[in-house]
Amino acid sequence: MLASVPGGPTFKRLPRAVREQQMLDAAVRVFSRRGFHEASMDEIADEAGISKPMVYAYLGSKDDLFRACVNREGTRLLESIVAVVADDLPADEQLWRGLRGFFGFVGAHRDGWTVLYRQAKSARSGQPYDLAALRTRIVEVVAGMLARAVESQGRTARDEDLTASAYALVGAAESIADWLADHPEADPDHSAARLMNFSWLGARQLLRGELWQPSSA
Amino acid sequence: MLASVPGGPTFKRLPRAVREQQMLDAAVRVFSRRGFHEASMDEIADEAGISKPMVYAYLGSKDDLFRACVNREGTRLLESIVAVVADDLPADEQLWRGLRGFFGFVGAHRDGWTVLYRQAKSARSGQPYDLAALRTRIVEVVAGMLARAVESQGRTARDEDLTASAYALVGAAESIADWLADHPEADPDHSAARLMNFSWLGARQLLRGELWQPSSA
DNA sequence: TAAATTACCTACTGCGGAGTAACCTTACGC
DNA sequence: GCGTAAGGTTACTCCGCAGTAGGTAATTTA
Repeated sequence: MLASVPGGPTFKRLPRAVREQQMLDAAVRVFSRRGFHEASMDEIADEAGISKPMVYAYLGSKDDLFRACVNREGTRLLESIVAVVADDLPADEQLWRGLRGFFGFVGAHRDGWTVLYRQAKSARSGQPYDLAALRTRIVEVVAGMLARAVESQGRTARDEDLTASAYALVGAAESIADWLADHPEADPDHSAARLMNFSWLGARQLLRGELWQPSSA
Repeated sequence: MLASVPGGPTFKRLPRAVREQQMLDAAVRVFSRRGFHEASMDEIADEAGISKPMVYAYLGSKDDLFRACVNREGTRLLESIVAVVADDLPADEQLWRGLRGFFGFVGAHRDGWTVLYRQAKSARSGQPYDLAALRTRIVEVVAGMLARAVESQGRTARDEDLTASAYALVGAAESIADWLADHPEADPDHSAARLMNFSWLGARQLLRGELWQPSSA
């Protein structure tokens, strides 16, 4: 019946694999603009152009669905970074590439980024691929990068200090990415360059052993 | 009846102003550990040692209550920063004091911070004192700080670049604060110093007009 | 000390939305 | 060309939880 409506888009029966991706696409969009709890399964089903029971049949409960979204987008994000960071490059080049990869992903998948970042704490913790874990992994990657940079300068740094710097860097990147997500006209590479300037110059100073000292303490 | 139970804490009738603060304290704790939607009014009332209708009588709907929490904690946070940043200080000192104030707040009001930061996007936007606005205000304060710093060096910078740097800085601070919120043993001042090192050295380089250049582009 | 006010409770209602039962229909293997 | 699995739907149930109706007991005020 539906398929016979002349003007409208002909909704054909599609294989599961295709529908699943459409549902995930729809879910990411809806979660992105509503947040986990405000999003209703009806709206997601509607956005996907399918009825609700199909979503349950293919992707399971709402939690499952959300996790599937996070999983897919998180994997893509990590992939965008890891794919471009080659281990044998100098630290600044690694950082630069990592940032470009990161902002590139955000620019190209704003909804996915929004789900990962803004709806981060909605899902129960402890689940496979929860967001804290993803974030921690990224922080670790960055911390490792910094560690190698320090080492290549023949210096040493305490682990906590490296971790803290990594947190700062990741946080700064997230913050700019968040801004980027709301500014479609902005150029991701430009954002990457700005952050690179801000962070790398500071990091380089630290690598040289410089420290800022409070003048009043 | 309740008041006559011998062993337990005697729940007396308390004036509205006192109860309201207790309710807000309880709400902040519950919102902090559950998030907006997972938190139930029953649990909040319970945590406050009072019955649900009292919460409605004093603080209004769940949205109202959440907003009241954000309002109180947000005001406190902004106050912690603004109170210590004197306009006539040199930029690095201002930044240092601002960071100390900020991390001091986070260390002392972890629950409040968690509500402000992690549950940021739960409430509907457009409300008075929504969190985006608070954040924007802080970013503006920081951007202004940077602008004065640049000016004092006899240099100029484009507005967007300053704003971007401010975003990066605020994001970095938030990220570290987030870590701090989960590590009660950590010293807030220590975190402030670490971030100061990381960011100020970089900012100083930028102020001098240095730039990082990609070697491969 | 009676009246009015304030503090506080138990016990409900109503609804939005997650999840399901039961039932069609198109495709394709044989 | 027919049986059956896969794709799809409508129309429910059921429950958690926001919000309330309608009351009682302690305090203050006159």
